[in-house]
Amino acid sequence: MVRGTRERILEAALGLFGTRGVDAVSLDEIARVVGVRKQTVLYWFATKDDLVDEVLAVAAAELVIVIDAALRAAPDDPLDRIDAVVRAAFRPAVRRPALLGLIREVSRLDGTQAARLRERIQPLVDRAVVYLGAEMDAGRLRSGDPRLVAALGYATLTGIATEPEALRAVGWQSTPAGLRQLRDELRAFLRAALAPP
Amino acid sequence: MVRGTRERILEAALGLFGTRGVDAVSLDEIARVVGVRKQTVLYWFATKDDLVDEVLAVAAAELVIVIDAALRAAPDDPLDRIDAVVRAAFRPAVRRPALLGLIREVSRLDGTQAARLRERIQPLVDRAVVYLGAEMDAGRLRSGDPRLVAALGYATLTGIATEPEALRAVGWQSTPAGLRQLRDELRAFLRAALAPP
DNA sequence: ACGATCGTCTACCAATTGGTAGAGAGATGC
DNA sequence: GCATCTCTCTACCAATTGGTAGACGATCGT
Repeated sequence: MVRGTRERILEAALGLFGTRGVDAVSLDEIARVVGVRKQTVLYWFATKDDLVDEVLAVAAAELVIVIDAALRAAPDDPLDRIDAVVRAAFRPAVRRPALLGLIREVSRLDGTQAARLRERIQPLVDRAVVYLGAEMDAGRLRSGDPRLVAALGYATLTGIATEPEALRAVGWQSTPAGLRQLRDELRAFLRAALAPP
Repeated sequence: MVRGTRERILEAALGLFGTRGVDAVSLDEIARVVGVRKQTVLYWFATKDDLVDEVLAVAAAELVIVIDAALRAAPDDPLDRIDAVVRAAFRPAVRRPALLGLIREVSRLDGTQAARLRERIQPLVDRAVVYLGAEMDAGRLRSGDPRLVAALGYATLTGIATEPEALRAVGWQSTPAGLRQLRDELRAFLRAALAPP
């Protein structure tokens, strides 16, 4: 066995949950993708809820790692730093659209799971809000309520990355060139939205 | 009977589909909300797919009407016109979050339903793209690919309106004052993103 | 060599899913 | 008065859902 069954289940579940929604994906389907019986899934994760929890933990951890790494390597100017986060979040969002899709799925999860995920991402969010506030005060970002501006930036990024249908509606194609263009347009959009007047 | 059963089913289905997803909502649950048996639902809509189709049609029609009306009454400056669309889309988005949620649900629907909905909204999208392109050429909007800019504006609006969890994460509260503030912050955000440099 | 543990399996189960068949109540038309 | 039509209902159904019980072979420590 190249990789443990457990890891393969987590990966398959992340992909399915993220693209089609937790409720719409059955344990049987996950098992089929992994190439195993449903009871094997239930051996590794006692209930579906447990599996959902762990998948959320994996996704959150991956996001935190990617963004943290991008920030550590980024320059000082706030617009450049935001740029770095966009680039960092955009790559996995495209390679694994399920990742951001799953995070977005939280809005329809039951309260306790949503709370647990929020708890995991909270430090990232808090840091971003404090940072935005400080840079606004320093006049290096357009001023506004840093909390809402953070939420709006997040909405733009995840919205565009998780809604292929919206992009199809405007005739966009998912080619390498199209992706680059989309990423650059997104960066220009956020830059303009956040730059001081 | 104040309103026909059929209309009540459509309304209940719109609410449930939009907030929890099509696959996660059963006919039994819709029937329970309406106060009727599942078979009554199946009397008015032969299959669940038929119901989904009609709910999508209703949602799309409502959106088109609201936005059209806002545009007809809006001034000439493109930033003001975009402002008007935001205000128009924001009110129903808040009063009935399911509306935009349902539109967003399209990304996980099967291809034919997604295509049908896209077809219904296409004229709106095409008009928006042409308009953005013209205003960019006239130097009244920041220039870029009008198709992608349209998609990004849409992503920001629907993303922020359909993800209460993201707003909770930054400590936002859904009070009348909070809503007003969110709307104004969204308008400022989009204005900055679209204004010419 | 042998018992214990691990990982996957087959065989079930009750509840729920979308959907069919058809009965019966009420209004309507003639 | 009676047949017809409209609407909602009860009674089912097969398939699928998440989950339990336990058999079976492989691997392991001793």
